[in-house]
Amino acid sequence: MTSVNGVPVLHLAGLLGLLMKRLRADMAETTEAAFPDLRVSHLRLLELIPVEGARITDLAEVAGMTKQGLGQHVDYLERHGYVVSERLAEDKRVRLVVRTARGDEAVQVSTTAIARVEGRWRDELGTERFEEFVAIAKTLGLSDAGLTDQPAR
Amino acid sequence: MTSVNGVPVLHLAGLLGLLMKRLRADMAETTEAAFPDLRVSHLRLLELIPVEGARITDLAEVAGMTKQGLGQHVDYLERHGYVVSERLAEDKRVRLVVRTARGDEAVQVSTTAIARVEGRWRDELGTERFEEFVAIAKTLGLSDAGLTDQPAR
DNA sequence: TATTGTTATACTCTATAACTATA
DNA sequence: TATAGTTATAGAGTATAACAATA
Repeated sequence: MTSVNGVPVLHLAGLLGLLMKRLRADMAETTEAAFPDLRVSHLRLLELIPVEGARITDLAEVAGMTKQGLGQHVDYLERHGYVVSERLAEDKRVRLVVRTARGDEAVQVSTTAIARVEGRWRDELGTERFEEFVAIAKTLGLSDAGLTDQPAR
Repeated sequence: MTSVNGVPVLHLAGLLGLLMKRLRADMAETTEAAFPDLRVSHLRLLELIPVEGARITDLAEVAGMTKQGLGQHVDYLERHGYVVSERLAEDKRVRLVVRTARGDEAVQVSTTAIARVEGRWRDELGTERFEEFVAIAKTLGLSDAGLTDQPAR
């Protein structure tokens, strides 16, 4: 485990990987029972869909993903009954993605799960350090100095 | 991009993903010219190999990966000339993995790359916040409250 | 029988390229 | 021609399961 009891060979890359792994595991504790087929990426996407529904292109932009990548998740969610979609009469190219009742439930559970995870992390760090962590992550992740921020690709 | 100019729908998962992406991109700036075939995960692994060499099982433990997963990286590194390996005469089950001269060079460049990335991140955050960030990430990532820390699986 | 490492396969997340249908 | 979305494919990181060779 990047070693706790051995030489602690850490590396930012390994560290971030561990965090991701932990996030998934911690969320699954709350989420898995009710929605074993939803992974963190799905939950995240479900949350991004407004009640009126959204277009694939818009969701992709908000999620920071390509339309294709996002489309894969939408397909999965539709196959599993969390969203439905239909072409618009006004513009048949557009597919409006809307959550089903089950999708709404998933969002609720997801919200709870995130709150629980954040709560736990907060307990471990103290509120101040937790907030600081999130703020720093945002600074680094959204920095212009990093990846060029190209919303729609 | 999880939106900077739109609604900033962030989520710890998305945030960590962005950070990973940025780390890779930032490191590649230094690394890509000399070693275009080495990705961050390879560099990280190369660094873990002591000069005397190491066994797959030991590397897997230190890296926090399964033997199989690690073996894949070792195979790649060997195919690309960064390590060599040989069975031990004393115990023919064991494969000792040793860096080649090229592997050593890669480690040097990698070290430089990490230093540059850390330096840049430090500049963006200030030393204090940067150190804090790393410390917090360690706390969270290595916490017993998170994933059970099972080195060898 | 236990351990080292391998082979084969799969999952998770996301991307690029080339395309179809519609506007 | 431009836009919305699709299909097909791949890459990056890592895992599980079943196995072979050696101890």
